[in-house]
Amino acid sequence: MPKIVDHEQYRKELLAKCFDLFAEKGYAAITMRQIAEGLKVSTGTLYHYFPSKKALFEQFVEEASKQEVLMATAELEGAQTLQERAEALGKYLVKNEDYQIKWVYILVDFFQHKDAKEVQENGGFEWVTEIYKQAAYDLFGIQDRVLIAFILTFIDGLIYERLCGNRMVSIPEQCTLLGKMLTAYLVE
Amino acid sequence: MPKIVDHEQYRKELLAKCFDLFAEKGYAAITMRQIAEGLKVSTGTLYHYFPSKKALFEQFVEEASKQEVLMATAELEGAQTLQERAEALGKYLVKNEDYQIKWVYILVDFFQHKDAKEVQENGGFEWVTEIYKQAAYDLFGIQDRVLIAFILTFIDGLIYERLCGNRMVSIPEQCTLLGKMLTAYLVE
Amino acid sequence: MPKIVDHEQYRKELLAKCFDLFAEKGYAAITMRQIAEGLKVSTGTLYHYFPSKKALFEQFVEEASKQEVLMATAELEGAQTLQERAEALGKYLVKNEDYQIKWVYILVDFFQHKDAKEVQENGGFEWVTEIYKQAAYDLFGIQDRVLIAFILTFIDGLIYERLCGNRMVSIPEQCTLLGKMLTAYLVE
Amino acid sequence: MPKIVDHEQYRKELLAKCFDLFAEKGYAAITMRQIAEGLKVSTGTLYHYFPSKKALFEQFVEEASKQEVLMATAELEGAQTLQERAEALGKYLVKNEDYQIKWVYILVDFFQHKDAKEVQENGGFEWVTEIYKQAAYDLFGIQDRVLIAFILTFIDGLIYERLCGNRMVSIPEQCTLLGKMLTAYLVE
DNA sequence: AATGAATGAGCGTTCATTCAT
DNA sequence: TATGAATGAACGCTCATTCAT
Repeated sequence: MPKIVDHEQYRKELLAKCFDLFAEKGYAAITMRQIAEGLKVSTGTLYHYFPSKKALFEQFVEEASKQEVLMATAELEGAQTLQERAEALGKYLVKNEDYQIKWVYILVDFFQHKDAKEVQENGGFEWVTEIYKQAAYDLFGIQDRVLIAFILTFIDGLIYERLCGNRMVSIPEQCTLLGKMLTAYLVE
Repeated sequence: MPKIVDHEQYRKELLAKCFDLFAEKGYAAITMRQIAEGLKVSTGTLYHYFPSKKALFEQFVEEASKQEVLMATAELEGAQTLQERAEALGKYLVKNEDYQIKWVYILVDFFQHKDAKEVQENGGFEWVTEIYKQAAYDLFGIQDRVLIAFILTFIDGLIYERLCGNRMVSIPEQCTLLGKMLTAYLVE
Repeated sequence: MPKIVDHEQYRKELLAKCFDLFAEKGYAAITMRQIAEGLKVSTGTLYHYFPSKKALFEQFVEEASKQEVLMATAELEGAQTLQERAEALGKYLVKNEDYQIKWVYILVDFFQHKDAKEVQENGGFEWVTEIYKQAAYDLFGIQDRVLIAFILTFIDGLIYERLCGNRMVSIPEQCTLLGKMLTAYLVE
Repeated sequence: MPKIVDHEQYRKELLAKCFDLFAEKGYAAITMRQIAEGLKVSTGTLYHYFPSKKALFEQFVEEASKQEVLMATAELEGAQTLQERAEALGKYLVKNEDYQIKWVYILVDFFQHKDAKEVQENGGFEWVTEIYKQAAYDLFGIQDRVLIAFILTFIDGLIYERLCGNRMVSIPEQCTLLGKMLTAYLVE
């Protein structure tokens, strides 16, 4: 009998530990040695679980997407009025700002390394968007798909601005404004 | 008898030709040889004008930022009502979608390769944001800095969504909605 | 309660299955994993029976040499005249051409990986030659050691030509000629 | 202007120096680093002249084949009777024994790394055989193609026997016997 | 000024071997 | 006994950079 290891579970543990590594250096710039070191395994072990750097990255993005959605949906609950909810969103984003920024780094990297066709073919990650939409619906009680897309787009924009080091955009301030605009638009 | 060349001007010509190269492969993944080929010069020549790959990239981002702002401000003119203006913005973004996406790739790459400190120190690119804000002011006639930040943030979010292959977000549709929300919010 | 296995016999079974593996890829190019797969055991088991890749190869060559001689001597019987015997040899070589070529691959590999000294020291495989000579004596009824060496040398040359893809050399034709030359030489 | 180098000529110089390297370790066992060291260049330079290890080896075999034929044809001249010629051949082979053995190592390696189809397709090296045949014709004054093939086959067998460390086969002795057998066969 | 040959550290990956089970 | 997970040195190859011309 060989060393007893749950191959599949250990693979996922390794993937989970990759987040900061890919976020901070980017796919192309990080080396398999650095990843192995960060994961505290040898390069050989890395290749025992993943056939290539590319495959490791793709499996990682898939796994991280799932986690990201679970995290977000779990945290956004309990606020009452639209305004309260928008501000709760702001607090959530502020609290997780670093994580969100890293996630943007990872996704941008991911999409840059896919050619457009590949993205359209496998559709790949539209289900992520879909789940986000559902979360936005639950949070804001809004059905209008265009309006939900508006909110999500704005959130992404917020994170992107912070990523760019734009300290003039304040997340809570902007979320408060979002709340007001939604209210104004809906009561009209 | 050296070839007579305006060193400074040629340097800028070379930088201008780098856009697609950096956008499509990313800083880490593209090689100096590929850049040299794309620019139709030898690697030796590249190093004659730029001391290193890093320096080339940084000079490129600086130059491209300036161009980006010039382009954007030049194109957004003439619409009358707030609604018309928001929709003009939508048309502009749709027309330049590929360019905008590439620009996001480049900037994300750029910020990823800076450590946070470096970003804050040289402030670096806050003047870009500033110019965008001025452009937004000119376009929408809005003075409120938080509101302007809201609009810019939303625009960045739009481009980011497209970059992620999210075809469910329609730029014109979202811009129309932006116009309505601004109107509703301001008349209130 | 260990599985009951005749260690020594299983070792030989494993060696016997190595023939094609070493012949087709060569010692340096084949990996222990590939060998293990070909033998339908784990690498661990392989190392349980053989201390190293080198040792495995050397034990394999020794075992295969013995088999090779047994095969050859068993098959060459019954022809009467010198001419008939030479032609019987031709038929045998044609029938086993692939095997013979593989055997050349293996032996060349083996001798290449020994430095000259090692070959002379352990004498290593001269007994193989010796057995071949005895077989040639039995087959052709020739005592002259130089003449027997001539015949064996020629046979090796035949196989080597085929290995090199030289389709212009026909084994039966050449064996017929060998018969004629031997006859002419001996009757003289 | 770059460093002035005749790319093509230097490439051939490098190939010429590869002989012992490939002969002594074999294609699969020798590393590009070892080759670079043996050639006194860096690995980078090696890859500047050859796109891959495989390509280097194939170019090397092609170049070495040409040299081999030139060498052999140049040296075999001047003997008078058939017997004298056979013995001249013996002397030549003895003198070049090491080289011939190395050449066998290289060719066997080469053919092992080609699949059978590839060998038949490009025919590849039949022209080598052809030139050898011409040389044998010139040396022995023999037209019969089967007989020439016999002689060449025997020569290859001789070299192969020596490669295998078979010291009981004496090249001059065997060549003398070859002369006698040819004479006996032809006068008959 | 401009070229591209040369370098060698470092990349993604493989492999003989070890060892916990 | 038998397994296959784990290791890390070493592989083929690439790359930013230097420098003779």
